[in-house]
Amino acid sequence: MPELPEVETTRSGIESVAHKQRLSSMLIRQRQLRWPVPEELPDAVLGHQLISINRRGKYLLLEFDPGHLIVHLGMSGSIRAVEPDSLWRTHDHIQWLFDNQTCLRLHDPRRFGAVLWHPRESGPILEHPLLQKLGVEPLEDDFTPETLLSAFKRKKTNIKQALLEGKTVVGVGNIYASESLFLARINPELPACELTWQQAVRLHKAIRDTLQNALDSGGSTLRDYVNATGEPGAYFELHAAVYEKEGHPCRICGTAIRRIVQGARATYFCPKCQPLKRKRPSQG
DNA sequence: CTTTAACCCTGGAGGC
DNA sequence: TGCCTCCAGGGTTAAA
Repeated sequence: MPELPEVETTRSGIESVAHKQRLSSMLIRQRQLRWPVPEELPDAVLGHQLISINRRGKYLLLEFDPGHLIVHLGMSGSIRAVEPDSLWRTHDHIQWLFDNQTCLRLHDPRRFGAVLWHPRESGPILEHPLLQKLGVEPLEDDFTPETLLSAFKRKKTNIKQALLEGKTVVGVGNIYASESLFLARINPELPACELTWQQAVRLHKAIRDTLQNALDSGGSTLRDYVNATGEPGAYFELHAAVYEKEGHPCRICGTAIRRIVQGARATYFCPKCQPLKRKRPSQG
């Protein structure tokens, strides 16, 4: 499941093979994704140059002269560079072919992903309804411990779900939410509004370190990304300390990792390293 | 406004 | 061997 590091790796991979190339064909063999692929595609974008490729949260933004393609990989999506005439696999839904013979395929078994079209006359891309309410980018300078403190000041839900919402900071999906809280030694059931300054400092650093480490582990091109493991995403999960480690000994203290469910999502944590209440010296 | 639950979809796992 | 059921999960949307 692609999280921010995988999406960023995909972004830079596409950039490295298709930047400034003209789109010579776009084939759609499955329109039914998270939302139907708009009828105006591919005509609206065909024959135009790929001007830039950016990322906002887990959304990929492919800029062409007439507008932007918005691509989300959902749960199971990936974009790979393949040989132009290679066989289509099951769940290959869309192909983009550029003038330099770069051929990109969107593969998405569960079809939770999306490919949308935002014409330039509809306004700035970042004002698109899907993008305008997103929190700050975790790896940018405007993400600080204060970002967390001020946003969570009145949040009564637990810190894990508050992080996952993406209204405060984007890119922290289910895997990295558990991983970041473990690294910051914060119990996932802590009410978000009870986050202390020290905890916010640790959590801020933990989120950055977790995402940056995953990013550094990824390949630098789409081919590397795939060759490393065969399945996109799998490589990153190898480094998980708690995610899907229920019953395994904590790498810090050896205590069995626990699994709980929060908002119908699995959360993993070490009950000893991430206590809910801070230890107070006993009165004897 | 907040919080919860349903929904989209397929592959994989487990029961029989 | 196969069929049935259940579940995971991101993120939007409808309902409470």
